[in-house]
Amino acid sequence: MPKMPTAAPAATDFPRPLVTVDVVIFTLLHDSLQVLLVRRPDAADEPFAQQWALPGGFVDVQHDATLLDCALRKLRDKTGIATPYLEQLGSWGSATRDPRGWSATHCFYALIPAAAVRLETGASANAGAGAAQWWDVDATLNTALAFDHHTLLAAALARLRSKVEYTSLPAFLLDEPFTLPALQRTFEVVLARPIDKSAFRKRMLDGQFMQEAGVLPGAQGRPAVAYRLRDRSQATLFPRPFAAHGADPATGPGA
Amino acid sequence: MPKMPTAAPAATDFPRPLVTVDVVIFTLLHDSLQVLLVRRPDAADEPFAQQWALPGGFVDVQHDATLLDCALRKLRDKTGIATPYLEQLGSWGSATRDPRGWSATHCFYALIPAAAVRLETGASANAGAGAAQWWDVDATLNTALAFDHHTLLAAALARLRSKVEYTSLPAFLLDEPFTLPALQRTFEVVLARPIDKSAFRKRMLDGQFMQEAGVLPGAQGRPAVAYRLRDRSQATLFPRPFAAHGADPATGPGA
DNA sequence: ATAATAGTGTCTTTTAGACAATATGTA
DNA sequence: TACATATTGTCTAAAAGACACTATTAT
Repeated sequence: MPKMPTAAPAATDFPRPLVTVDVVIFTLLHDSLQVLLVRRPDAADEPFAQQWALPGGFVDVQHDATLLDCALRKLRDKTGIATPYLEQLGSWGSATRDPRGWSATHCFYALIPAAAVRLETGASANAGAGAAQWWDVDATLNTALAFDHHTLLAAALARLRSKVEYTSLPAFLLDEPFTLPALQRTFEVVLARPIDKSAFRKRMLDGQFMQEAGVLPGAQGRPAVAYRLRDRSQATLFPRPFAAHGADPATGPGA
Repeated sequence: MPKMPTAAPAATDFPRPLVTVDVVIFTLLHDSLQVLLVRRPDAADEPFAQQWALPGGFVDVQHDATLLDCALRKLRDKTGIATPYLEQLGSWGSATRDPRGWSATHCFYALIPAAAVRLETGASANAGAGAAQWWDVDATLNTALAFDHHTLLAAALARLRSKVEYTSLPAFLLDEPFTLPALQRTFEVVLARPIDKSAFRKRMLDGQFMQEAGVLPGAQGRPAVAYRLRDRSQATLFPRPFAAHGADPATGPGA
């Protein structure tokens, strides 16, 4: 706790940083991993006006009971989704990341099925929000974003890719019901590498996180068995990673 | 970003939460995993006066360039250690965790060798700090701590235990140079279960994160080869976990 | 020599990966 | 039937676990 001589000002008198929450929202669209970005408002006193940014903003101490509630609210506002897979990524704070002053953001990431989304187009009354739009993740990594959002996005992607090596996370990107081949394609898109079919199926079925839900015909060929997730709130952990993994699963943010 | 009608108050006029950083500092002492706690100051306006708490406190926007710097400062103040293994655990924020108002803490955890520590005894001039003291982790989990620090400690311990399944993390708890049997005992203490000697040695040596540094005689029996870490800033990842792991490595805080 | 601890070798088990083979739908 | 895709089976490879065995020090 802060150093204070005997009759100092109360700790709560310290200058307070700005506190925000940002959410990296992933989905699978057109066989590619996409992230939701919003356009920053165009006002004179707004930093990074007109630039693309992650959905997020200040914690509302009147209405947000917790950081998680705040993240859920922002996600609901932009996508209409109330029960996403949502996980905290970490926090980033520094004197320089926001031109308005010392600022700390609490960053979450979410995985949602594209079909469930009703995009906030931005023409609404409670604006401040420009258009929300899906962006291809790899393309976005080569783009300048507002604030340090490029760093947040890169960290979220690293976390996702790392966890895909040993969890069932990509299942949350799919609409239900889905087939095993579709799930495999999702894994392959996220990992950006092919996976052996037989090994993949053994792994998923042994994981016991799905239950059968009829069959789904494809465009051609034999229809596939359809599945639903048993629990959309938590990923299943596999006993081993797919292969020698590279990045640290749990290490998050730096500054 | 926040909803605002055209001529609203600037975003920076929002009421700001309190922002703190807390650090869970682990070491190995007397063959047990220990955590550093400090006594809360005894002042009328201080919440949780006299109770034990994690080292931490408000971000100092004048002196802390980043959250990480803030965590390093607090760790240095309490232990004298400037270059620990330090990793962010996550953040917790809510309207109720601090009686003084809406508060968010950024929690880090550190692993340090006991011998390197020079404990801040609390009698110093820059007080506010009561005594700092090592506590057995398992005992502490059955104790009431200030704020939600019990939750933070439990999360840090869960993160540590989970990462021990597939990383070289426990090596950071040891003084250098250390022996392989000592490292194995450290793993066993953290995991609270025995590990097979042969498998353990293969794993560590294959990991290539140590270099030989002479031999160290034990109390009895054959002396053991001594090792130093090649890189004290980063843990090594093993290709597979020790066994079927239980807890989610990367999932952190909730609210 | 004996006790104690360090270090090695061998066998088994598990599961991923490669890849061939079979099954089932549609045109 | 031909084709495309789903699903299964068999073999191999890599690494962890179990556990017996050897090595090196002090007394």
